[in-house]
Amino acid sequence: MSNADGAAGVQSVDRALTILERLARSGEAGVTEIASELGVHKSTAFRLVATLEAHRLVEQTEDRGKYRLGVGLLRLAGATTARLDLVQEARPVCRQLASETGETVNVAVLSESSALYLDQVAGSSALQPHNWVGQHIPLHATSNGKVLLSGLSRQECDAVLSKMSAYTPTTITTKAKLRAELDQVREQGYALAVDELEVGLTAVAAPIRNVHGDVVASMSVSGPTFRIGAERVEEITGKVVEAAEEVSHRLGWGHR
Amino acid sequence: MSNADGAAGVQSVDRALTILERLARSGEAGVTEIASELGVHKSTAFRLVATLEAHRLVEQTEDRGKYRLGVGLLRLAGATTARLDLVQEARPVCRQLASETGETVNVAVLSESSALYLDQVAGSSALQPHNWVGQHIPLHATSNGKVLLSGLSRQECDAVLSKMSAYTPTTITTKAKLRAELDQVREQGYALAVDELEVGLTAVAAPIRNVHGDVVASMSVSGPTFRIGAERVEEITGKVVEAAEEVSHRLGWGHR
DNA sequence: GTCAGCGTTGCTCATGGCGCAACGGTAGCC
DNA sequence: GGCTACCGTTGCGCCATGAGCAACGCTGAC
Repeated sequence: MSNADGAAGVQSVDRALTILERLARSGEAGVTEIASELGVHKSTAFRLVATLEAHRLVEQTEDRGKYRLGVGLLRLAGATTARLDLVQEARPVCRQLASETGETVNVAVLSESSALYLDQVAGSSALQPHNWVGQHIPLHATSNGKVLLSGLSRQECDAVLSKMSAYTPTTITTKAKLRAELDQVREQGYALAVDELEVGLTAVAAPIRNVHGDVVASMSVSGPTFRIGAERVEEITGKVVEAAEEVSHRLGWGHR
Repeated sequence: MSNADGAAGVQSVDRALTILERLARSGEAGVTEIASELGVHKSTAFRLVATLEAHRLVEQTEDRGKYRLGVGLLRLAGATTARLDLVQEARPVCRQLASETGETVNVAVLSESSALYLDQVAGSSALQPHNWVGQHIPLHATSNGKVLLSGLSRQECDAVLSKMSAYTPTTITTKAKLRAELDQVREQGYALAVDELEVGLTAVAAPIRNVHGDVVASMSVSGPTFRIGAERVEEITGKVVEAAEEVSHRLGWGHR
């Protein structure tokens, strides 16, 4: 058992799952390509892929074609979020918010020192934005991240923050500035991020609280900066705060 | 090689994936429980689960606790939806439907208070209809529009509906009548429009759903009213519903 | 205290998975 | 057109590897 790096256990299962991750990264790949990356014979890779295919976790683009991720994953992921009542309660509210604003709505939680995006409802705009679901995004560069941080104590916050990389010229990179920002977030009840993760991307987020009042998640509306100008920010802010409060209520916070 | 049902290939991978499906169905389970269902020793089940855990596809509720699906699945599913393009997935199904019925097939989505037509496949008839792709069409006067509206809540529906102009004598122009119509659409799973947008134009539409079951688009068959009489409506309805369900499946919805 | 059941872990053996080589098909290139 | 090169796919035989066994630490019920 030459268990060098972290993932191990059952070799063939490990390899199969590595294939899934590989396909998630690059879109699609052929058997030979996969085999050489895994360092196994292509017949081995083929059998692994065939087993994944039998469970609809991958599918081939055409007969004798390349392979890509399959719809079976959607079902599994659906079951994953279905057990989180947060997502269940938030979804109708998200849809309503997305339809009112026409922009993309996301729900994120704190996970391992970053923001984990749990759900996304696309806005009505024809061009689809990038899908964030399942991704871990840095806390200091997003509106959701700021909201999630604003629910932590100073010590917890320090523990969670590692290095704060600059993604754009306006990314907050010092703890002092971030603390001031978080104070503001706590005071006004929402967070704003303009061009901080990506130039041209604006987002507004508000906290979702559980029955005890703890910040358990964050809900955001995001879209291109050219479409979300100063005056729309104000309108959207009101709506996202209201929506997040509605979800908080459904989770038992406030009562009335 | 005593595998009864379809899935086979690499045994341990097959078992691991079966565990995922099992967890998707029932929420969470312990090692012993899983082992007995798979018909293997619990140490075997444990190692499979541990490998899945190393890739974050499952997680345990607490130390030495039960197992459930993990967040790694969200990431994989996110990568899947990124490549899922409605038009691309729908196109082969549309072509088949157009060739079976001989009429024109359209795919539309909700956009800015109207139905936006994304794709069209012309029927085999010599008489070609005009091209709807890219056009915004009123929601209350088309079968596609009714289907798209039927997926909205009452508030969302009201927010989206502006004034309901009459295009023909049979156009629905009151909210009460439209609501009754939408209830019927929801119940029967398709929408019909005869001479409502244009005299002499009949269309039948059915909903396309995403993995969550949300109505994300609508697929319609349309043609001259003289060619689509009462008896053909019945035949066409079945086919368009079936086709829309096929596309929904490709987008991850349902699976039996 | 006892017992039963859980998740977890060395150990050992045979079985299931791997590499090999060959096949059929396709695309590109002289 | 024939040739080459490479693709995904498949039977076969050997041995690494994954399965079963049994024991351990732990928790909770009685």
